[in-house]
Amino acid sequence: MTTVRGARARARIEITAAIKDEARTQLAAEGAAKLSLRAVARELGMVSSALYRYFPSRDDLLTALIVEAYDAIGAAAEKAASETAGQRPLDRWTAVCRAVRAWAVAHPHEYALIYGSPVPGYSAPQDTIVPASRVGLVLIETARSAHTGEGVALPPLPEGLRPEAARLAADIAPDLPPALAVTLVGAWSQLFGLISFEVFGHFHNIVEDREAFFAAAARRLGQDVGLLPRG
Amino acid sequence: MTTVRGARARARIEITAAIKDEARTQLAAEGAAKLSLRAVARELGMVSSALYRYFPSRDDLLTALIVEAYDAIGAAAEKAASETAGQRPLDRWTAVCRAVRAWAVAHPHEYALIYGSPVPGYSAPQDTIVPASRVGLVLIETARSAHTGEGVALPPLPEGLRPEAARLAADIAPDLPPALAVTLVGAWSQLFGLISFEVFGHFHNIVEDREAFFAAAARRLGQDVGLLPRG
DNA sequence: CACAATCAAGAGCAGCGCTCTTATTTCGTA
DNA sequence: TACGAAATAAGAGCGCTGCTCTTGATTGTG
Repeated sequence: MTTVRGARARARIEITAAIKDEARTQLAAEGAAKLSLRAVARELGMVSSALYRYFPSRDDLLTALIVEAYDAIGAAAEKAASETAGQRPLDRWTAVCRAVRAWAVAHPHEYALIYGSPVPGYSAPQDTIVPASRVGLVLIETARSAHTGEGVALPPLPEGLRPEAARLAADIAPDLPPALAVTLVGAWSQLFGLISFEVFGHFHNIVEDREAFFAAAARRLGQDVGLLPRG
Repeated sequence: MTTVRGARARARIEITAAIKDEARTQLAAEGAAKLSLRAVARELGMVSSALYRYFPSRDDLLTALIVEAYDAIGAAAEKAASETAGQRPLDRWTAVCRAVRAWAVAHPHEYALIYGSPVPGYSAPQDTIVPASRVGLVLIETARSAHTGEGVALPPLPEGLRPEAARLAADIAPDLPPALAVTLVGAWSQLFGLISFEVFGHFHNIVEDREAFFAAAARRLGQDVGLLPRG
């Protein structure tokens, strides 16, 4: 059904992919700020105006790279989760966190594109919201697997946070206690705080053994969301 | 001693300040990416080449804004700490965190400049490292005030993290137990994880009552660094 | 007073995103 | 199979950018 119609459609797919490939290469090499449509076209042996047949603007090309980056870091998280399927929840949690961090360290510019300063207009395009949620979903799933049945000790919910906690839990994980949902979202953002500080250089001259530091912090985040050291 | 020599020196100081002011205005309005030397010069009624007498490049102007932003957010943290001088450590901690968040929410583009993707070349200029440490120092000081004398229950340090913890503690707070120093650095980066996710839009359609959510998360970070709810 | 430092201004270069026009190639269909 | 429509490539060009170099005027100092 979705077979390629003819030579033209096939060429379009290939050229679109080639543009994204070259753009990703330039992104990885120099960062989003120095990604240039003209340079991409030049490298591909075409003229810049021809490139606009495939991406209507530079921001659209960047959006495509954003989606790819979200998918890549999400896939890394999912891979770590599935590879540790039988293990204890806390070990799975830290494995997922380490996989996310490893991807970020290996792809700093792509990471900056999705978790750094928002580059284009303020609101993220619709295409990005599903890929952007993949890491969070893995974290929720990992935590959920430890919460089938018995309750886990969570800190009491402050009075003023109760409505928000109920709403938030209903949105992202209706089967989990509201306090856990709130903690999960906090741990999610704090995980990327750790990673961003490392990738963006804020640990320069401060944290040296970043692997060990991160592993300990990620493990602690896992305990925060109710994953016990033994069990 | 440091009096202004003559009309020319005085004009130089004023013009330099005017350039920074206008640049900060444009930064706040449109973000770092759209900050243009030519636009700044235009708004100031001068020609673009004249501006290079005051800032040798666009990156140098951006660096000046970075220093200003670090100083502003650091001052906000210090103000919150001094205004809560007599209160309980955990309340002081959350007050500092909220002040930092409030500044970030009020100045999203300036926040993005310092805690988002690093914009210029990879290493931060020397001028930024002292201002950049002000928030962290306030956090350390706030936590230290709760650690005069009696020990506080901290999670055990993993085996592999002991050398790093000792080194890190010696660097940033020799009088504090290594486990606390490690936790502090983690809380520091995780605090900015919470703030960055809010400012950069990752909480869109997820967290609604951001004040309450942040307050609870910040309080929990404070407990992580050993600040007790009562005492 | 004269000399040196400082500065504003202009012209200009190379690069950028993007648009419009023109010519060529491919495709579905009459 | 031939034709008209759609898609594509290429070129020229607009206004913008950061930045450099040169020229001429202003200011401070020996």
